[in-house]
Amino acid sequence: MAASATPKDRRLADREARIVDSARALAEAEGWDAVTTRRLADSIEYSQPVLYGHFPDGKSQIVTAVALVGFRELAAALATDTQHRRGADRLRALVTTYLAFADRHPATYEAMFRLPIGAPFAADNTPPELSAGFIAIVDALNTLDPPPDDLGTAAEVLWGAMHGLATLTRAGRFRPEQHDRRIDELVRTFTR
Amino acid sequence: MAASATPKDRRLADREARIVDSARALAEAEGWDAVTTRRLADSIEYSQPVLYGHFPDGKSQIVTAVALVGFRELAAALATDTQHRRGADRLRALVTTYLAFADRHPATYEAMFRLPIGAPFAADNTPPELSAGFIAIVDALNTLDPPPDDLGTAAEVLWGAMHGLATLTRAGRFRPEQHDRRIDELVRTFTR
DNA sequence: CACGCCAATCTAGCGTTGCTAGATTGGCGT
DNA sequence: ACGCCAATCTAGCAACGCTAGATTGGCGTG
Repeated sequence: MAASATPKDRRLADREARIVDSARALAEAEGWDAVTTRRLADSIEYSQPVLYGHFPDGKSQIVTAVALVGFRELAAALATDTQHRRGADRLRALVTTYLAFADRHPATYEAMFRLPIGAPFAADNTPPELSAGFIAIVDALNTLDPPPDDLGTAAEVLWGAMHGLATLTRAGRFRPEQHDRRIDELVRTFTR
Repeated sequence: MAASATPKDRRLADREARIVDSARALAEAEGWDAVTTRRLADSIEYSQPVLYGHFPDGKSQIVTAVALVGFRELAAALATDTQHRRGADRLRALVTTYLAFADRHPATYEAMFRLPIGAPFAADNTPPELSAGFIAIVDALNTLDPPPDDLGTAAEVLWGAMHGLATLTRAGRFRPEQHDRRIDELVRTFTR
């Protein structure tokens, strides 16, 4: 009675993915306020209650699903863009990729930090989607010479700094023309 | 026809302040979702349309008003807590006060960065409430030996780092017991 | 002192939201 | 060919932000 029913299960999984994809696309195109259960139901060509069959907790759970996809993508991007470098170079690549992700997928990034998941990055029970990104940061810091004394704490602070730059940039609180200079400054404070 | 009508104007100003205070108190007690125009109207003992007499743009404008009060308070706290120190000491006081403010007034802090005001911290047309806080950061960095080369950019990055720590802490993404260690790490990266 | 006007305020309601109970459909096993 | 059960839809609830139009109350004027 273990693995079974591939035909129907596949259809369900497909539809669930379409819900998440539609939510993300709609949010990126018009913002999260435009993502209503009615429009979402329309875009997958089902009625509203179908959404609740997949996500009993409703809209917030759909946002969380988008966030998890985002964490997966971000972790993958950080890993591939940093793996062949070391030291300050690697750190700069990390920061650049992180800020570029937040800039290119603002609604997804917003979902990732709308406080859906309550787990610390560096805890044992953290979902792998989150800890993978954290590990990319730790790994980058670990190629510095010398590496930080307290690697985990340094990684938390670096994540915080990147997150702060990302959100304040998005909120229009920074001078846009200084964007690269801020990356320089951040890399320098962590290497020097 | 200039300054006039103190009796009625005072009553209006008082009521406006009560609206803002109620909104802030309600948000701190139960979160911004609990701040509805109906509850707000109840708590000032008027009907909903009165709110729109004071704030034609409705709820978003009330949130903005709370945010401005918050920026004023934060700037004042940063100034008084740092003014008698220099160097790393001053930087630590700055960071500690900043994070304490965000921790003690989470809803107010949230309002301050819900993207209501579109102006950069370091622009000429920035409201004084915002630039005062930025100046406190610049002043603190300026007592370092040596001060950063690009003071404005360094201040932006430091604000970003503090903001990131504040929001990720609030979102439960950090290990709580490492809070002081993160402050140490942040101060060290900017002084060393 | 009575009147009438105007500003301040309230009542009532519109459209939209997230969410759900109960009716309805459709396909599969007997 | 029938009946059942799961999947899906229709229709509606309560709460939201916001506003048009009715209602009140206090002040200046005759």
